[in-house]
Amino acid sequence: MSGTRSFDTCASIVTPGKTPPHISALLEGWAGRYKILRNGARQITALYLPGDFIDLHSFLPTKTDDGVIAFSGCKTAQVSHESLQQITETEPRLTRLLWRSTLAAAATHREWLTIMGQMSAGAGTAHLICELYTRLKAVRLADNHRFCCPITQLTLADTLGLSTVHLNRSIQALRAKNLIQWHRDKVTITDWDQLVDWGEFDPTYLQMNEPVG
Amino acid sequence: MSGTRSFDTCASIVTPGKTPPHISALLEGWAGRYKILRNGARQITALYLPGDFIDLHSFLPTKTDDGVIAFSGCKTAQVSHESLQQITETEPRLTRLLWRSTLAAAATHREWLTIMGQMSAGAGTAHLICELYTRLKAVRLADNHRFCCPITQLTLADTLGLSTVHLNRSIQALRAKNLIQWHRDKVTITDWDQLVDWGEFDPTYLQMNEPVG
DNA sequence: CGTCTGATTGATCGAATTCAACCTCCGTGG
DNA sequence: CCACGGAGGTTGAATTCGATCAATCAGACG
Repeated sequence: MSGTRSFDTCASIVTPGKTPPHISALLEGWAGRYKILRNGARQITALYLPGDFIDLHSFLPTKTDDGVIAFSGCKTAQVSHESLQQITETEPRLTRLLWRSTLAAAATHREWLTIMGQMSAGAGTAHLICELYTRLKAVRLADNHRFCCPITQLTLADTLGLSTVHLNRSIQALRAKNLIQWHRDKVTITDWDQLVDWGEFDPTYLQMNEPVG
Repeated sequence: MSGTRSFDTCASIVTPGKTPPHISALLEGWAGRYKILRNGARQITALYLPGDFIDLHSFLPTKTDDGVIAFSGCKTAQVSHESLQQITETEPRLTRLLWRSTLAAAATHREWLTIMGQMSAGAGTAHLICELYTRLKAVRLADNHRFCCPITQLTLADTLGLSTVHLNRSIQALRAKNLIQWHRDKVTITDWDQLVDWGEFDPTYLQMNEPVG
């Protein structure tokens, strides 16, 4: 263990190309993994919410050229690679639990691939909103179909592979259908069932509330 | 262990929604994980080549509603969940190795997200060709910038989130630039450097030739 | 107040889809 | 040995979705 660390909005949590000497879990705030292309385009490949592991990759000798950025003020807890290595030596149950969290992340990646490859902008937006609400609710940061979304439309657009303009219009279409309200950073889902239906959202892939093997 | 199993082209290796009682590795042939939407659209979320683990997910209590299909004649080797469980109890090194292979899969997912979200159809196609060649070469199934690609353009299109027509035109554009040749199922990369450049391909994410931790 | 960031709107452009046809190769059966 | 049929690949034309460019607007904050 090596305590906690705080990051301001837009601060870099993991610098692209560098492998940190520890893994971290997000305690507060929203963060995201991203990759930048030559032309400057940015793809967000993962959104991290409180409770998520950020860097479970790094303790195995995996190399990545992507980075992690804080989308709001963030706090993380670090665990050194040595400690984690120790856990894998002596705690098979816990190891499987950690492994399982990386599998859930991969399942989310596959879901996003499906969104980006096959769904319309509007349906994909609906799906992502459902996912965020479900994940936040699981860690008691949302309830009553309301949550606080501290990230900008630009970030969301880079997540869904859309332009800000088009994402904005997708959101407005959802508003026009009375599925959601979105004011400042407060999102309210006014018709959960329809939003789920429109986004073809099935929370199975998030692997919540499951017993540990 | 429980031996090997053979599948014809188009056979279902894992039926959507079912969790098999074992995990499998692909010994021969190409296969893929997919998800179908209500409107019938299909997204391929992973391509499995010989040597790849197909189902490492399933031995941890993870649920998925996606399936795995054989794109060509395939042969798989099965390992029961019990055996694998045993490995995680007594073989931390091997456990980390297996875990690491799931992390490499996740890294590939993130790369595909970037392709689909930010790259043009042509660049994404180039990238995928580079990835396939690199992976096949690592298992001695490709060399000299040539490989055998037993899957159809429809499958490739569903992988990249494109229509067959547009994928076809992207391929032809690569041909026109003299970057590749593609006849029947034989693909020849005639200008590797340019193809890599055009697709912004960096094989780091594939995690090959790395020491095991 | 000005200024800044993020959201919104309009107009135009281009990439990718869709629909429909046609071609090419190859296996099969008469 | 050749006609037939089917799967996969190729092409063209019309259309649609989403991107781009450029302004404008709304609220927060010093």
